[in-house]
Amino acid sequence: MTRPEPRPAGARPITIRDVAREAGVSVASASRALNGLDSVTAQMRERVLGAAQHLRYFPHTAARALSTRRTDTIGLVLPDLHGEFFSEVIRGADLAARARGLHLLVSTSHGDKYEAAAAIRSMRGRVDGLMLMSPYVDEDVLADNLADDLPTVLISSRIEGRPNAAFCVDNHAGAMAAVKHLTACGGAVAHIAGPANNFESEERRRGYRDALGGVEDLVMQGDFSEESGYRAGLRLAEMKDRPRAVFAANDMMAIGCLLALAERGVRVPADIAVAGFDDVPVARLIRPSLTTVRTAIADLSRRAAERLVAVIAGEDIADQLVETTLPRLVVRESSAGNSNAAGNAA
Amino acid sequence: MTRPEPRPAGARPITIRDVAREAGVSVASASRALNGLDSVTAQMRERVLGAAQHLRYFPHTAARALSTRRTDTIGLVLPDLHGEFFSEVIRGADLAARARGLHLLVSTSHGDKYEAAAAIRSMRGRVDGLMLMSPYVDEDVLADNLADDLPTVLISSRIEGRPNAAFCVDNHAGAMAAVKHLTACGGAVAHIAGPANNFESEERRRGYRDALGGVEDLVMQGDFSEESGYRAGLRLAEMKDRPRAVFAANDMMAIGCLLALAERGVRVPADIAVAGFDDVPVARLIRPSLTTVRTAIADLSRRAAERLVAVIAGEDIADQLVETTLPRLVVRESSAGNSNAAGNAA
DNA sequence: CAGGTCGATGAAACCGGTTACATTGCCATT
DNA sequence: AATGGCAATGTAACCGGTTTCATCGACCTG
Repeated sequence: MTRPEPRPAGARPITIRDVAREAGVSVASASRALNGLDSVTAQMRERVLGAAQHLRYFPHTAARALSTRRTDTIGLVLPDLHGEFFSEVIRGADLAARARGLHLLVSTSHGDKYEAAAAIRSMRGRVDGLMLMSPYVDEDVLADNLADDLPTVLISSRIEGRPNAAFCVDNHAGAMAAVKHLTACGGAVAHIAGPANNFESEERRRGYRDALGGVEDLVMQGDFSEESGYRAGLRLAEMKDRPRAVFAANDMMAIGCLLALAERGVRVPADIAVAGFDDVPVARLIRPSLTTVRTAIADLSRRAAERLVAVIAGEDIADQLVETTLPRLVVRESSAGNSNAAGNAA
Repeated sequence: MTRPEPRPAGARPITIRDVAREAGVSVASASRALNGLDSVTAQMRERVLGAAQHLRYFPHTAARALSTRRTDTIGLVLPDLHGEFFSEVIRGADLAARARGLHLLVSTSHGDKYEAAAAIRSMRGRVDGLMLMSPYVDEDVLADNLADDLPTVLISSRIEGRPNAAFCVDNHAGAMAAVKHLTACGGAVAHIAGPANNFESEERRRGYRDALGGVEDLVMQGDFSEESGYRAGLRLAEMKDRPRAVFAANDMMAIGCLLALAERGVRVPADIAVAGFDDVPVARLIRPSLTTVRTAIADLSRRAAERLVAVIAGEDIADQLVETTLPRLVVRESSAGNSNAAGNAA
């Protein structure tokens, strides 16, 4: 068989009707042959497949989606794409999707809940189901834009009044475990907080406060970026009455903080102990390696995707709507000496 | 206006005909009003939008895509999703897509060119154009599966005999610059190679060889994973006649190598200098910080996405088909002392 | 007031697949 | 030989939008 000629760009696209005509059969038969239904003869299948290959035919997914009401795609809406955290989220979702032959549509809301709403709106007809990570505390906009007939699973988010499945991390318990570990140094513990109006930020801060018996030693405002952690680190380095430890609401801020401290000659953990949250892959690579709270990010999104597939398939998951994971404290060099056992957060 | 009732799951989805009926107008008018065409009266628009909101109507993207032949989505097919490198690729593409109000569909071929072909095939009708990163040296399978009418831009790939735009990094020049820098140490330079049958691996290895005047001091086989770099590092640590430097074909292998060397008490750069390729974000965070070749990954994929948009728009780009970037050597602690100037790769 | 112009609206075709239902032809059964 | 059953195939409706074209009515003009 000779290789088919590439058609010139701009030519009318090849449709299944072209294939049917070329093979001398009806479009129905062509469709059946192409989809491998067993009610076609081997001869018919061969003719259709031959014609399809000869014409370089590729089915039009939108047309198929319209008539079958399936897209074989699941959507993932994230607040941002920057950094390892979201990379891990995507990887986990991809793993689960791929294992079931599904595609992954990634979309971001770039920290804006209205953009998140727009992203969600445009998912109808594009995906069979949606994974949504939306840490915005004020969730009304989202609830108003979630199509009722689009299966949805939430990750580290809460939208009240909707019966959606959700996968969460116990941010409060994780933060408490980290801060309690840091208090073993015997001094004040500062906190680099995440962005305001962010559900996870707030929970971690609450854990910090509760671990200190309800009082906050020192809170510096951050926004989950390495840069904001760096600024906090500079401030710490310059303080004369410096806290004995600092708990950052995520790893990237902790890392920024480490860089600032190193730059100013403040020793970690000798002068100040540092801990983060998430256990992104860099945490164990940086020096000193970072004590943090492991949330098994990729695993969380993988499980969320699997649950989503179940919801799409119509399985009844009423008895397992919300699944909360207890994260685990991982003690590394940045706080070594305080405790040599990496215990559970519980 | 009262908040609309959520419909029970499983109910028939709301279509534009429902909206038209509710508003008492034709579907044509409903469509025009919803899409903001200017040939409808303000009163008409108000009635239609009101009905849409009341019914919680969301347009079905596949249906729209079918009739308009546009999806407002661009596809990105990557060989893998693991690690910061691909995270950066995705981020750059997302940046450009979002700036134009486009969606991003991410798909992976998981290192298998047949899976890559399958991914490409299924893109027809799902996206308006495709960004393809396919480092597989044997590219026939891909060429056979690229729909002729789907605009495509290649990233760090080459598919001969197709008039596709392509964005590449001059891997050969970058590798040569790194290795020449390492030879300043005055000893043998080993190489941790990337996976076989990979275009970028081969080019970097060729650069390594040419920098040494055509002879390879020592080549260890890797596969771009941190783990394979770690194994190479262990081997190096145990050699009695150890090379003076090692050039890894990417950063993750270099980092694995650094970890193994540190574990075995081999000092970097005092005992052996190390360099990588890519300049992933971790490279500057790890200690010793990693000398590497900066490819501005996110920038590359951003520009590729912008070029793709131009191709989709039908712009003539015949005069700028292939764009090759000259990467820049970034000297950091892992090879400090050999040279204190970070020069261009040229 | 007749005739023409123009802007708003509606009816129906179309995008490219899938599939319910009708039809055909072949074979076994009586 | 007539009948029934069944498997293979074809016809046409349908999915949910957009868009062409026709229609309608208001307004302007001479």
